[in-house]
Amino acid sequence: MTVRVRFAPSPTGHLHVGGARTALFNWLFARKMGGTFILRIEDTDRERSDPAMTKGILEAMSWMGLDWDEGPYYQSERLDRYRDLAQTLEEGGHAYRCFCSPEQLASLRAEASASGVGWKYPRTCLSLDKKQVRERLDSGETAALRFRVPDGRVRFDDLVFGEITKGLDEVEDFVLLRSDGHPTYHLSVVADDLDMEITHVLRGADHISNTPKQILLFDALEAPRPQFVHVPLILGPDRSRLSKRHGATSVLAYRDQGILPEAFDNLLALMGWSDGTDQEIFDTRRLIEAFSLEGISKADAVFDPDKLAWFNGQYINALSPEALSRCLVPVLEDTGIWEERFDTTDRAWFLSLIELIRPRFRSLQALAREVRTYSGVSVEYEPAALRRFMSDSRLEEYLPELALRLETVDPFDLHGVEETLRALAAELEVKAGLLINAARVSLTGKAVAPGIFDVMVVLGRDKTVDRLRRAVSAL
RNA sequence: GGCCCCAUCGUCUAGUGGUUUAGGACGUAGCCCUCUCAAGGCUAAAACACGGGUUCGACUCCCGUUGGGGCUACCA
Repeated sequence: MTVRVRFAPSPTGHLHVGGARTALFNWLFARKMGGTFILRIEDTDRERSDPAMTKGILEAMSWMGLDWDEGPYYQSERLDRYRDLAQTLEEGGHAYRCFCSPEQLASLRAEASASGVGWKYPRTCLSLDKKQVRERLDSGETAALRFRVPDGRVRFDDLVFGEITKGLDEVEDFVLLRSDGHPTYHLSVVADDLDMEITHVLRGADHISNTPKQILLFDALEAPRPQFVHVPLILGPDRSRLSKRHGATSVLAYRDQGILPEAFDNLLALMGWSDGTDQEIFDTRRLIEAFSLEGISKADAVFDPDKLAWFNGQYINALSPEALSRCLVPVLEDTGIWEERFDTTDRAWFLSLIELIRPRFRSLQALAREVRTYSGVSVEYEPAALRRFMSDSRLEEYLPELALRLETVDPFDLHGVEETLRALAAELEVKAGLLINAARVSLTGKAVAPGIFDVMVVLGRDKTVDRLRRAVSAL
């Protein structure tokens, strides 16, 4: 039997890290097993669904590299199918009409909870006979369709959580079809999982409590149950459900912060899953190889932005310069740095620049900003850097002298520039550090930068000399 | 409140009765490297929630307590 899994977000919000992790696990499992990954949009709630959200979800998944084999299917296009199934259930005696108004039920529920009593639908309409139902329907009254929950106990074996049981006396006769004829979640999910021949329902653990209801539906329909695989939830730093107040939770927000999809996927995969080894870095290929349902844990996990940043730094440094530059160029274009500030389009130069600065940065944005330092025509001096390394008045003579000597160094390479600077320092009887640090501020405007000789070589002779001379006027 | 589920360093986790003075990673601190800052290397502090059992022996099994999460809608 080939594996068929699905990711079924509802377009009522952005794809957040929890949903993304569920999508990733589904995708990994499908790819690992040579199965099929299906994308389904659960948009039966017309009021809250938004096509713009669907667009964002698809965009986020594509960014993460999660390609789907079928879909996206839209539940809003399958309404007739759900109604057919509802009818089947009703005819089979598994469902009945309910004329109680939502308002009425809500107030009853409120009363019950105020007095601290548990509440479930009291089956008011179950006692209605066929004739009464017919009459009220014919007179134009609207009714919801409720599932008639049988007695007993439901049990199922979750592939992560093991055996889970639930007494049916705790489950109320839930609504299948709203009074406007629209299906609810439980009906549409079961119908789709059935029709799409889903073999493994892999979803968030928040659905464990829903599973008994859905199993009841599968059973009533005399359909085979899929395997259930519930994955623990991702929590915010305060261990509560991830929400807006925890900062960025949307996948696209991480993309926009300069996170690489590989790093994002890597972190997500390690939340609630482990291959049992000490390995931390898994590129997508390795992830597929190593992934297994057995490695999924039961405990909820707190999302750690610091570790994401670390992973991102790892990938920024591990990517080939070409691959990294492909990621970086769009960022440079977005921020306008590419067009406005580049006075060279020399590819080899760009790659060597990236190579030089990348160990220092953990996001594409930060890397892009740093590119500006080397590509621009002018230098922006940081006051703190000036104060720290440029306060020595002798620099007024030393810097032009250094520039003069560098003008004639041949070849202008790592060895050449270093020799020149150190020789000058020796002649002047000053520490090389004085010239080195002053040169750093002169060339980059900053107190923090890569090794100064590397910087000189990357900048090239003309820019180096020019910036050294200009710096004197900034003293 | 009721029901369901979970519980190892601050965080992500390894660990499936003895191999454990509980391992790795992030973060934190220190050291090395060094022209600054990173990166890298080394080191340190840091956890089995608690109480009962079971057992020759429990982080590992069982029960309870506590804590946390989920569900409890004509949302999904």
